Amino acid sequence: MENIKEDRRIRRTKKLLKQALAQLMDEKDFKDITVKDITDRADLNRGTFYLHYTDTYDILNKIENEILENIQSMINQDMEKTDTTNNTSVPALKPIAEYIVENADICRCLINNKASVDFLDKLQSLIYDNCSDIIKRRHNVKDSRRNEYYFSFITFGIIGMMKKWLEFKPMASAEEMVILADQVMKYSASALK
Amino acid sequence: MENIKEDRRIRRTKKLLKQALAQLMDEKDFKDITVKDITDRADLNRGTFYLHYTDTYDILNKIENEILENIQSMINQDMEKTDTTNNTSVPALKPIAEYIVENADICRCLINNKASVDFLDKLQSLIYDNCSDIIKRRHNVKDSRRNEYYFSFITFGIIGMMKKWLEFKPMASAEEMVILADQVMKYSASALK
DNA sequence: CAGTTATTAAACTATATGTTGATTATAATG
DNA sequence: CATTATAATCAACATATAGTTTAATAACTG
Repeated sequence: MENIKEDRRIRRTKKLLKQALAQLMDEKDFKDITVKDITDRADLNRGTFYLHYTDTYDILNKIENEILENIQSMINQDMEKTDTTNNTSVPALKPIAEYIVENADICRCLINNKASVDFLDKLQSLIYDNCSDIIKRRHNVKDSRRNEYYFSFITFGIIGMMKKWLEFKPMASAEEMVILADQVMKYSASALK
Repeated sequence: MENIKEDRRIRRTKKLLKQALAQLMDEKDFKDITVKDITDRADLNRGTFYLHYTDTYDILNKIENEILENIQSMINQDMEKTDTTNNTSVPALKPIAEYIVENADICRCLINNKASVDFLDKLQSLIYDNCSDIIKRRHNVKDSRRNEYYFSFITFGIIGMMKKWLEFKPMASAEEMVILADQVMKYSASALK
């Protein structure tokens, strides 16, 4: 991903800029956040921003991608050590839910962010990529146009559920959400016949 | 809604500005569209834009709201003439699907618009407002935290399904989507017990 | 330590924003 | 049709942000 190891100053700068943006997104709409806002908050020169990012959408995009990469690598780690054959649930849901509950603030911020549906789309792809195969196998589903509608329904549905999950404080546990998601997925899969 | 009847010039101007924005959104990201872009395309003076809207997000917001008002009034009309008691489906789905298929271009544009999740959220609220009561009654569901997750799942799921629906050309018929949506809703409602 | 490289500060151009005041064009009304 | 009201235009202006560039300084790497 990153070319081995970046200069410590670069790591520091990028971290400060990302923290500053996350802070600002809690305070106002992303669309109203300027490069100057970010560098002021990070206490860095404005020019420094342009050494690493092209504009505010670029840094947002990179934050989103990192989150998704983190989730994906958690899924991969979990898959290695877990036996999926006799499992009744969809295995990827657990690491996803655990990541979200551990990083609730930033996930809530990105999911509800009015500036961009990118994160929702990316998250949906991640869920699809990691869940569709196993559902297809369990329910003996073959590829069809109709089933594409179904998978779009279910992957978006999971996102909607997580969105609601993030609204309540204190949040329900990851285990609870995994069980509920599994259940809803299983039942709605009956519609496939 | 609007104070009786606007000046014909105002109606014309607003229409031109909205058409121009819709065109531009097909061509590039909303975030890259400026007021000047819109007025150039509409062949109007830039100052004229500010007589009606505060900025590009304002006009987008108003376009979104009009679409949703149109859908809502279609639902209301349909509800009046349809007997809902012995109906097995969720009645609001039909007018929603019919509106979307009739206005596929603008709906696709707004649903996929990377600039704002507002439309998705508003559409979700509309679906929730018009569908949740009847589902609750049919399945004898009482209000609970758990069921809020479920309703968030199902309303987002429907949006995901419609999103997929809008991707294929030629689009499936409204009837087909209503039947599928109804079915998936019904089966996933079993998870409520 | 020596060489490399990131950050800074300042300046600069270009462009978008939002507003204002005077003028012209168009619509509503009796 | 003539009058009145008001919308749209045009030009100009102040402000803000976006990007880029330069030389000087600071910090890191090996």
